[in-house]
Amino acid sequence: MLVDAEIDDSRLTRPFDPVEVAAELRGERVDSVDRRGKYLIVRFDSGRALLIHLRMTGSLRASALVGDPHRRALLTMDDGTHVAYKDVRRFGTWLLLEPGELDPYLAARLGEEPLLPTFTAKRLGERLAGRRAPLKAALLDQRTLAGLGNIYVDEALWYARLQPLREAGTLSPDEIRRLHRAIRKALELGVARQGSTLSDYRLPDGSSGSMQREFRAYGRSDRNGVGEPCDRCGTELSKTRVGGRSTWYCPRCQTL
DNA sequence: ACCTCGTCCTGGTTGC
DNA sequence: TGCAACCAGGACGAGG
Repeated sequence: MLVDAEIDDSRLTRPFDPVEVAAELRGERVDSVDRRGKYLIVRFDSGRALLIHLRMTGSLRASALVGDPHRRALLTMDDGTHVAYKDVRRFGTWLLLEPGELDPYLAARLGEEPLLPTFTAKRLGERLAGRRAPLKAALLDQRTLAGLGNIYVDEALWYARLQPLREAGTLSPDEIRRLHRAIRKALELGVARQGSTLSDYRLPDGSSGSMQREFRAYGRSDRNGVGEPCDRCGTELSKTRVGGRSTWYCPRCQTL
């Protein structure tokens, strides 16, 4: 059971008052902890749910993080253990939902889970059909698929050998199959490596993920914009901007 | 209905 | 050396 909740960030629970949200959390008993897309879901016995989004620099810690200037919230359980929320850039959000609100909230924002068996190449093709946006922009849209961000889109497109600016609705059946496998591969590797620690992301015990050591495309250029060689063909990787986001790809083996 | 772009936020790095 | 400008990006709302 949650015996105390303290929220010190005026942004975290916006537009709701953090003091009031903290008061609502006291006494709630945790039923389950789950994930949907990039959202963490804490379900309570009462039927309410706390929806946590870490954005870029948020992390949940199994510690009180005493003295940490970037601690934004602290939960205390009835066995005396703590869960702290740390977020340097304050982009993360906590939203307390009443019974019945969770499913419609997520359904309006998220497409299907790419790691579930129900996500097939055929389903991916249906989601991209008719879309004229750049492939990367379509994949960053959480309603297309849930959970791909800038890193994993670049990685998936590299594995699939597809150019980020490719028009999303023009993929051939073979290209759809390649992309389907590539998305799974990129995400599974990220999970196995426990995420990418580029600066602030940490596991609950404070340790770092190691996915950043597996990058094939994302971030692989120096500060002068000179790309590292592609692991497949040796060509210098290119850096550009797509959908307002930094984008790395191989100009030779990722084709339009 | 689809798509693009600006906004939020902080710390590290770059450039003058 | 100091300081301003820039960069990183997930979700959302405005506008085309």
